[in-house]
Amino acid sequence: MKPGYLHGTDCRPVAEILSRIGDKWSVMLVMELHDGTRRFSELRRALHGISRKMLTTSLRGLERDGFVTRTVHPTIPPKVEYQLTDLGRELAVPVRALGEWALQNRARVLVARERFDQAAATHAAVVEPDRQAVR
Amino acid sequence: MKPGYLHGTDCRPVAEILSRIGDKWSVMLVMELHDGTRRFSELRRALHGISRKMLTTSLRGLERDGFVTRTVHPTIPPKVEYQLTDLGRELAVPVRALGEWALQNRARVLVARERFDQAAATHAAVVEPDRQAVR
DNA sequence: GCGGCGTGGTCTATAAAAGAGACCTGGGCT
DNA sequence: AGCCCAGGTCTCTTTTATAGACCACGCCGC
Repeated sequence: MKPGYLHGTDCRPVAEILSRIGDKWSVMLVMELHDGTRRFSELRRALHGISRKMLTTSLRGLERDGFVTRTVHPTIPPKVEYQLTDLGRELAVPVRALGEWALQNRARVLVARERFDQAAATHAAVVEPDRQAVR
Repeated sequence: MKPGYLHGTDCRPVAEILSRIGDKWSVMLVMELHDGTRRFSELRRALHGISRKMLTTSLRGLERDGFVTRTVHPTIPPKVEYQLTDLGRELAVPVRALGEWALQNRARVLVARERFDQAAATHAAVVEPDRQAVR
């Protein structure tokens, strides 16, 4: 076996962490919170397309893993503020790099997808169905 | 609304890309392929814990999005090689940063989780069940 | 000759996660 | 009184992730 980066180590422990910090909502929440403290409704407006359920779940996960603090102010209406922790600010470095990369390169990815999908469609039309398995 | 990073833009387009590049198996595959061309079985051995199904699916997704090339050598036994593309090498920069961060900080995350879970358990034991909703 | 092993997958069934949005309490405003 | 806001919870549905059996075929050891 070639000595590679992971080199045969059990990946599941680190995979578990990656599931959290690579999650799309987590990436966007960390990016938004990097700009300062935010309330629940502010985050909801910032992340167009996220449901209340997913916002709560994602924030809860980030809080659980130590990236975010949640501060409830005993006011009416209720005021809850979310903020990055020290660990969260450290995480923000690679997370923002990833998010920025996604924003800046989205078009190139979509072009590649289209090419791939067209090639696959062309290939499907040419090859007998029972031979398609041999890609 | 506070002017934040995302500032009310529809997040779903970039979320879609983030789903791909933030996916735990994608992160680990890109990290491994950054060290050089690999065969399917080599990747399988490098990523302990991944099933054949997930390896195929993840590689296919990375190929589709233009991060990876797949080269079939007409040999027996079959030899298929995977390699990062230019786009893939560019992506490797933030992806490796994220993966490295996960490896180096996993312990801190786990500690935070334990603390949170203990605090939650303690809180649950103290509060009347019907009041737990008010966190 | 036969069985086991390797290659690189596909496929089916199951489990888990992601997600939508109705609903909740209570106060402020019209 | 009705509508809006805050910050969620909850139930149900959809989607994704996952395990591992199975495939063809050649090589190798017995």
